[in-house]
Amino acid sequence: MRVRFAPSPTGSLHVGNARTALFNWLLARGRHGTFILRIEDTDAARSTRESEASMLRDLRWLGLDWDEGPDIGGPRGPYRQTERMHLYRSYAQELLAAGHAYYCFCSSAQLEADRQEAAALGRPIQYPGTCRRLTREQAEQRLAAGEHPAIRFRVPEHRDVVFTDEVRGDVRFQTDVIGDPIIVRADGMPAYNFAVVVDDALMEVTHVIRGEDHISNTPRQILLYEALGFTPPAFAHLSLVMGPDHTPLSKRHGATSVSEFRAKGYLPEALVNYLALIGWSPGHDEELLPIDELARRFSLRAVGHSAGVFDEEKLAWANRHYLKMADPLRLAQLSVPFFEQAGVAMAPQASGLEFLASAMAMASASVDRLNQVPARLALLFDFSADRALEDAHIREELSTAGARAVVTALAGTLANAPRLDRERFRAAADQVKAATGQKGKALFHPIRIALTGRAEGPELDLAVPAIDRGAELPRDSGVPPIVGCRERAIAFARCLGV
RNA sequence: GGCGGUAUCGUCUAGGGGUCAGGACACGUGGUUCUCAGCCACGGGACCGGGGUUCGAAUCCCCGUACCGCUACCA
Repeated sequence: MRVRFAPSPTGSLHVGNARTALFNWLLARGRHGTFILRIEDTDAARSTRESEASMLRDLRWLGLDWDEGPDIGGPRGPYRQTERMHLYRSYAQELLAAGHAYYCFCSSAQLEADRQEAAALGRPIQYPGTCRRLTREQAEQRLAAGEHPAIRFRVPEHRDVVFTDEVRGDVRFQTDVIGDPIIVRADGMPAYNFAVVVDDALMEVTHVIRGEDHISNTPRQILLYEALGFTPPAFAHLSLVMGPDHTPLSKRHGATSVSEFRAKGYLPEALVNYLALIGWSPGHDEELLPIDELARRFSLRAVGHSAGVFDEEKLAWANRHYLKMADPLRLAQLSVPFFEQAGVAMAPQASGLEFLASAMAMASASVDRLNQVPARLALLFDFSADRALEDAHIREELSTAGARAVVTALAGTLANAPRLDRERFRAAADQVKAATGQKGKALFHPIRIALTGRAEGPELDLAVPAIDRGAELPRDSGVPPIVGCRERAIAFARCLGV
């Protein structure tokens, strides 16, 4: 089995296309097949190498590796259409010689006028066949006169083209409603419908899995396979990914490209898992599965027929899951750019990373995305008793005698305390409890405020050890200075004036 | 306009001639001797409409409707 993903390098990799790539990859990997990456860059005006590079990068980031492609080559290369011009030229000549194709001298203006007229008359909008019956001599003459014609494929008349779509079943088209498509443009560039056929045939692709938007192109392509003497592959058309308003997912809906989701702090395994769930189900009421398990279970037959709405809430849910599963050190590394973005200088040095990783537990359990980590962990780097007391809510919390007593007792208890770990913190809290008689929220809220400067935050026995550990880090650790628990408690008590 | 595709909770889906139509996200309520989150429990919420076939249709067939795609010298 040989499958391929064939993007046009115009812009960045869209999640809809990423899903198409994923389904291809899943099928290939689950069946020990070959996954080919081909770049369809025949649209010179829109294609760029930067775009191609970004797509390769995004695919790799998702974990979708390919066995043959423009960067690594392969036995059926080259894998960039602009490098395959000789092939298209040769097959176009073959088609011309066999009478399956003909030169078309119609101007764009003429074609446009034909379309307008057809639309006005309520007739099918398709090429009227103006140049279809030009004799070879006529064509030669105009060629000799310096005209630059396009080449059209001669679609046979009065025929049914039927193919069995692997996800939808039999699909039937009447050739009479298909206009003769351009296969080579006047500038010599092959048109999509022609290039895909030549490439898929020569690359020996066995299963063409692509978006539903290509389903109407399939009969033309099958006809081309026949005219060229190739056997058509199996086809599978995937439904499209829509926005919440059920129109094709686009910029208006927010993030649409893989790189945007990466920039927001989604993990690749979460995006992959979520994408697999649009239009397919692993079965057994299971949804969160690693990519290789997804591949093991994947089958085209089980792919749904209807378009799916991209739901970022559910993506976020998957992301939370994988955030919890992920290795803290990896999360720390991935978080560094987000700290920089948030204005916290966080050099990715070893000791800093190690500290960040140890603090990650208090963030990864309660965050949707990595870009929320800096805010979540801000209480480590940024403590000010004065500023905390400016907060009306915090003043309110500390307005009772009991709360003030807790802060005072805490400062006293911590005055001679060593660095706090979970147990020592618990012990300190018990002492404060014994000294003040406060318990539950009345005990822990003031403690939280005194140690973090915030009324909210992660569990204290997660936060407290992290604060103290950070405070002991050497100056060159890459971690911004952190004030330890003892200093915080004392500063707080002083500010409170008790 | 022509042609093609699609239709189960708000969303992603499972199922498929007889089911209490199942799960997940989101939402609501309650629980969890620190908040948010998490976790647990509970709850509301769906088979597009109309015909037909059948003892019985959400499921099969037809029609309609809606949405999406193609109808490019874009891919």
